[in-house]
Amino acid sequence: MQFEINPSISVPIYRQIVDQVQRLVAGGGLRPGDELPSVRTVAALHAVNPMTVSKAYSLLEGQGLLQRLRGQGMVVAERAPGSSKSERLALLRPSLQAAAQQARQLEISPADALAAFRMELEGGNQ
Amino acid sequence: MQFEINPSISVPIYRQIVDQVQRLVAGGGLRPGDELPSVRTVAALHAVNPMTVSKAYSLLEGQGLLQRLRGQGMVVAERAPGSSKSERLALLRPSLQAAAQQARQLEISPADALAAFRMELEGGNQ
Amino acid sequence: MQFEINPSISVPIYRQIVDQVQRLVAGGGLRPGDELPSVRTVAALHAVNPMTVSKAYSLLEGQGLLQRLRGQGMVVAERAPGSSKSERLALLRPSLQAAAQQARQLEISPADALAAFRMELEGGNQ
Amino acid sequence: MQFEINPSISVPIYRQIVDQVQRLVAGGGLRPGDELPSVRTVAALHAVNPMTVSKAYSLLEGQGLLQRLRGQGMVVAERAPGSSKSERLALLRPSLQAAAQQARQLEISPADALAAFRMELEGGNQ
DNA sequence: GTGGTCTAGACCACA
DNA sequence: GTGGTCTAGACCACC
Repeated sequence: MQFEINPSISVPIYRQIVDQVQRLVAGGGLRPGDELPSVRTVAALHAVNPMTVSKAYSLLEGQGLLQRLRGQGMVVAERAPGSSKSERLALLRPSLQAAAQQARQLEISPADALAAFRMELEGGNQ
Repeated sequence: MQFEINPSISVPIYRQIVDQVQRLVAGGGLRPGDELPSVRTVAALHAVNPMTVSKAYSLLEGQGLLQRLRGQGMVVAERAPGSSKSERLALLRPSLQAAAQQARQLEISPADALAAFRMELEGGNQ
Repeated sequence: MQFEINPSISVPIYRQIVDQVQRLVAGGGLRPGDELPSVRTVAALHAVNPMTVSKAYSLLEGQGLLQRLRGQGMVVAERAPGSSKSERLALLRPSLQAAAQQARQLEISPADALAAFRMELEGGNQ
Repeated sequence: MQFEINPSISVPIYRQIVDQVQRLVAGGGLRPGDELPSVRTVAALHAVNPMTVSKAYSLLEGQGLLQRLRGQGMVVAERAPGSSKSERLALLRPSLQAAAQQARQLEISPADALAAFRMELEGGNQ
């Protein structure tokens, strides 16, 4: 398990972590019982403050997605959702709406926008 | 000319305005000499603080995209860019990359993601 | 509006704030639209770090009880619950259960425990 | 002798054990010479780490409430207190004060709060 | 080893 | 003026 953190974009780091865990749990990339990397590990790997990671984990615990195992770290909660295909598509929609709005304002044709999106989907770094 | 403003998302309102004007100018939806709606109009229509609109216009003026015509409001600057197709695609790319990353984490297949994007491109409110 | 914060007990300060707001909203002491004291005010009054107060407010915003009015502070959310009598009693029950368990273990008779509780209810500092 | 342990609440498990023994000794439920369940028994029964139980017992031994009898486990110390009625009420008071404060914030009348407390005192699991 | 809490102080963003 | 984010570093609690 590895997070993709980009400190240069405006989305707060803790939000990037929260969002990724939410999507990974919804998509099945993280399943109930799976352990998450420790706060200190993530902090060291990405050179961020442990508190920033801790804040993300606490928020996810508050949402019921993660559980704290006293003294041994965080795991994906047993009763964690794991969403249906339509629910997952609903989670993706806001991003697609924003991109579509931008394409229209930029006067980029649907065909060109779709072609560019296909490239990102196929060529993207996993 | 009408802005699409959504006060509930986290993107600051002034930024939503700035981004839209930039894209409309790049795409040709706004051409040199075109007038922009007055600060008061925008503020009243979207129930936002006039200072917020004014700040957005000032930023765009600072970038050289808008010009303040005394007593007449803001117009698109004469020397305003208007970008090539590849430049416009480059402006769209970050959004597509983000959406593609999210689709992968949600375990949504490229085909499904593309279909959903096509719907947004076609059905979206102009 | 004034919080009761006791830094000497083990309940974290931010939790004390969260709990109080939850109860005040449920009980009607805080109604939709009411403004909360600013982070800095609370921090100064109780000599705690602003971040501690901010953390509490953020959690409450995440729960939907508070709303952030950009640039002007936090208010009780319009769609905030405001609970029925039985819901409020349900919120009180855990404390009563804990107290009852302790009374039994201390071999304090129900009559004595009730008398002591009555004193606290009547004489308590508002 | 049986402990009531609730791993889901925030009170640390070892503290739940320590508190209960203290109250049982104060109340007379545990008398000098009484044996306590073995670390293994408690750990197995409540699915907690034996080290956690052991830590609680060690703390109580340090307080002089328990004594380690070689090969026989822990027993209540001979010189163990056993408190007067007013002392026991004093031990209960903090819980009652907290409950009373919560009732006020929840706008629950003293009569309703007392009635709910009476139910807990009578109906509670011994 | 794990996470939790708090501080002091800096800097940003918004109105 | 408002809240948000992050850091560095300390100390605690649990296993």
